[in-house]
Amino acid sequence: MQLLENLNKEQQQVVTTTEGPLLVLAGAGSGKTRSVIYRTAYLISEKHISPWNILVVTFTNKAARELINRLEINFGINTRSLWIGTFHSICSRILRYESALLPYDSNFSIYDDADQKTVFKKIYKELDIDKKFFSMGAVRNIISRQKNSLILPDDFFKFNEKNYYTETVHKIYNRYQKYLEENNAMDFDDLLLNTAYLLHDHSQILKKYQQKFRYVMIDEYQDTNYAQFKIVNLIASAHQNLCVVGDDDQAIYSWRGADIRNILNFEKDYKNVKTIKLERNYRSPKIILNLANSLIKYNDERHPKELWTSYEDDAVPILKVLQNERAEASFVADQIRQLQENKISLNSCVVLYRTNAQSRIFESTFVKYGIKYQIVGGVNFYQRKEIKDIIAYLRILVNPSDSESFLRIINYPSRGIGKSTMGKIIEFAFLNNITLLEAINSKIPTLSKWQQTNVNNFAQLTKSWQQLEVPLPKLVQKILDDLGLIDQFKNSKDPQEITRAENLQEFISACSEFYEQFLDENKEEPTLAEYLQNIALQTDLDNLDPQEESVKLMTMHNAKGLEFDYVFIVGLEEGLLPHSRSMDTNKELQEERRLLYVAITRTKKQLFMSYAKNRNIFGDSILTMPSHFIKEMDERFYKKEVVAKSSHINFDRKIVLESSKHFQIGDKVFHKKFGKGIILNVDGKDVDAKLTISFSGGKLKKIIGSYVTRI
DNA sequence: TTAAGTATGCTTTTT
DNA sequence: GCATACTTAA
Repeated sequence: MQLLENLNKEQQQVVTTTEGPLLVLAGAGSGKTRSVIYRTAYLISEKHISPWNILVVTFTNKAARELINRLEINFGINTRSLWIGTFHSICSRILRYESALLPYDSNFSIYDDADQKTVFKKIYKELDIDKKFFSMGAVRNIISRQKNSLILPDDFFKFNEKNYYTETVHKIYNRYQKYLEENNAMDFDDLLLNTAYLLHDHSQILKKYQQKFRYVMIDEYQDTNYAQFKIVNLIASAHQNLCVVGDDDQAIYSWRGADIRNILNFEKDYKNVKTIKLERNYRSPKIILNLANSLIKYNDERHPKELWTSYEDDAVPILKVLQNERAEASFVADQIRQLQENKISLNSCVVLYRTNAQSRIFESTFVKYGIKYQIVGGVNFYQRKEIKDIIAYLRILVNPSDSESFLRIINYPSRGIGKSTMGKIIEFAFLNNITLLEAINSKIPTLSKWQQTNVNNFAQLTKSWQQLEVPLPKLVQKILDDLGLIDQFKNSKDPQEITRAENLQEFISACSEFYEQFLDENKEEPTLAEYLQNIALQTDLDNLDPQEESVKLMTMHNAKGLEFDYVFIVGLEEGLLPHSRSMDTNKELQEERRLLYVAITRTKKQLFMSYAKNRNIFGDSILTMPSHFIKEMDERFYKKEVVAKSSHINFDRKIVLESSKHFQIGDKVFHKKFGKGIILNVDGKDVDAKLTISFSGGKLKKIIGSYVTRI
């Protein structure tokens, strides 16, 4: 059979074992994705299963897109009716179809992290909760865990001890869920939770999806949580045609509720499981695998396996020891420049770090070196303020219950609807049990004439948008035109504002792109609700421009499933990797170790690791210790290089720092916002000095010394 | 009421 | 070191 020719024996087994539960333990780089693609193709082309009956769950949208592309291009398969996507996107699709059975309608909003945060702030205020005692992060985390474990507010005390703390958390959880429901909104966890309960509570719905999804495949199974396990289990329990693919050594999301036992216990959860191990690696040189194996050996509780390869072209991994984080960034930049000189594409290089905060120094260093880069993660495009604002406008048009979005934009840009007007609108809506959008379309007796006019104008505006019958991108364009935001930003002197204008422009083109593609694939226009749900589930990885020739910067978590010729793993320091907040228990330490394992095994050609002896944290330089994972790695498989201490670098900096903060009348200074200026008067000393400065724009300002630098 | 100035608290990782 | 939240002044 031609389809099987390009696969090794184990992979062929994976592809042809179509019936019954199948566990594929696939090591890094063992052709996992390849097996999933071929298996899907095999089901369709050889077994004549309709794509409509197949469900494939991937870890990222990007992986889903790749699968679709390769099925279409390599196998000529029409994927239109194939269900393939992340758990979240599949669930949101199911929930939209079945919304009649839910306390939400099909136009529900999806609240992201930032939306969730604002809701929490509101609830804290409303319930008068002290955030000193109930750290918002911690509470949000607990609630997320409950949802991922399918524990509803009503069941909270069945599973949690009752005390003052948990009672308060329960109160918040309760209120939060109610608030979301009132807003016709779900957070990410709700997508899973509601789907699990939908299938669990409605046998006819469950039956429908069991019959539909006769073949189910789950990628990255080691990183599924209980809710996801339950959804899969409900659907697959009828026919048992479930294939899960994963690698327990690459489980790195337990903090998000993922339970590694899902993969370790698969053979117990299902009967007559066939297990296939893919241990041959097609990605990395032998020395990389040796290095990775020598590290991961220190973890217990794993399915025993060892990766092997016949790929011998060994460039020895380098471990570079640098003086500080700036030297580290320069080292990476120097290496990349060298690679560039050898005609190596920037696209084949990646810098991997533990925390997003580490990206900054690489950014500024790469700018200095003129190396093009793209950062994955950090602030997502769709989370920027100006983008969230326009999204809020779109949301209220499809989901008028979304008061969160409504309040965000009712007076932005400023249209004279202040606190008191807002209060009256909210009161009126509450008394009459209507949405805020309905309220502004009514006559509210408590409003003054002036207030009423402003409100009417806004109501008129939203109505005009709702009545527009134009394609999606045109609607977005019209709203932005009416608001005049782009022009306002464009004409600003503040470079940040100019970026905002560019971002909004970018938003319009991204919207058109989505529209065109959707039209092409589905032969019908996307609804606004579909568009909004799509962008809510987009990640930064999805927004990468593959055309652009650039080094990629990302966290090790984001690198999962990717591969690069040249990999730089930076910040191998105790406290960073393993992270200080993840080194209390052995369980956490093991996950940190797996994270490094994942990072190492991304490498196709050469690996560079580094750590800095000093690192700037929160402003001042801290003496660091090398990560103890370094000691664990077998020395035969890497070469350590220590840079001779060039003391003058540090010394110079100190001088510059001190002198730059010692201000005298007549000194030229630079301020982030106001630009260049001359000091006219100094009151006090150094960073605390109160300076009178004449800025180049002619403005006279009093500024504290710590806000400016001498130039 | 708004905008600038000042204080504060925070960072793990993400769909 | 930065973004956000609070305070103060116009």
